[in-house]
Amino acid sequence: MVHQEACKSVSVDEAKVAEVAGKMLDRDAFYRLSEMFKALGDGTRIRILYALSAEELCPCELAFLLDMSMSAISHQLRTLRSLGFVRDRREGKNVYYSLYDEHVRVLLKTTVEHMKE
Amino acid sequence: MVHQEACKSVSVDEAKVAEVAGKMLDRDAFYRLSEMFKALGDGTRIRILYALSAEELCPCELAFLLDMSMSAISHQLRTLRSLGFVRDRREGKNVYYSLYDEHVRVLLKTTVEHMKE
DNA sequence: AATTCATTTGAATAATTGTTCAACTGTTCA
DNA sequence: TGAACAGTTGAACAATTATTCAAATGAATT
Repeated sequence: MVHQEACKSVSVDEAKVAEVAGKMLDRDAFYRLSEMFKALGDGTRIRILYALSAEELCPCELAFLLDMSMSAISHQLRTLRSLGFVRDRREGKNVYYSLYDEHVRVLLKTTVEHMKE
Repeated sequence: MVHQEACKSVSVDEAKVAEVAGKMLDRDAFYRLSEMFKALGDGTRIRILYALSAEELCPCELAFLLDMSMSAISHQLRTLRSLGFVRDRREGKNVYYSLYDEHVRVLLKTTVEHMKE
């Protein structure tokens, strides 16, 4: 409780704050939420996801499409896979990536629409 | 086009990639999208937004609620305000923050539900 | 006017992170 | 088996960023 003296209790409506405190999610839920958003909060990763929402693609094609090195793409795909946003499928020398499920597609679509307002 | 030699064209399905390229958003749209998600991709900011989705609060109350310094809270509120997520209202010595509009509330709620699956 | 308190701000620091580079793995094909 | 190619990985570097600290601002109260 290091910071609770940050201001005099006079200006803190303790009942109100207690009520809000009761509505907060647990630590782990907030952590996972922010991890999800963090994954979407990068220009490269969101372009990858957006591209994959249209079509299954390999790192090579993504590198071509986004005009980036395959290494950079591969690093980002690793992040996206570890968070359950994409899945991969090997076919000979190629590895094809696609969205893990419809949740991601819906989340993307919804937010794009929100952005346009 | 620095990277387009990243792999031999053999493995790039050019027709497919061209089709995906046609569906991509413009540079600015992706930038704004990732900025939005980036703002939500931080434990402190998402807890602030979640708290504000329940109740209007001042930095002092937020600092108390989240057990952080007022300065740290204030810096994050600045970020959230500049991105249009929150608005502020002065009342005497206090400044009360609330969500800018319903969009944010819906976005939060939707994602929390998605997370729970 | 001086004091008090809530808030903001800028600089500094520490931590996180995206990309590059070079090396390595795994698969195909000759 | 060896060469060629798609993809991955780890270390290093540069850039971004969250928090702290100290100082400044703005509004109320005395």
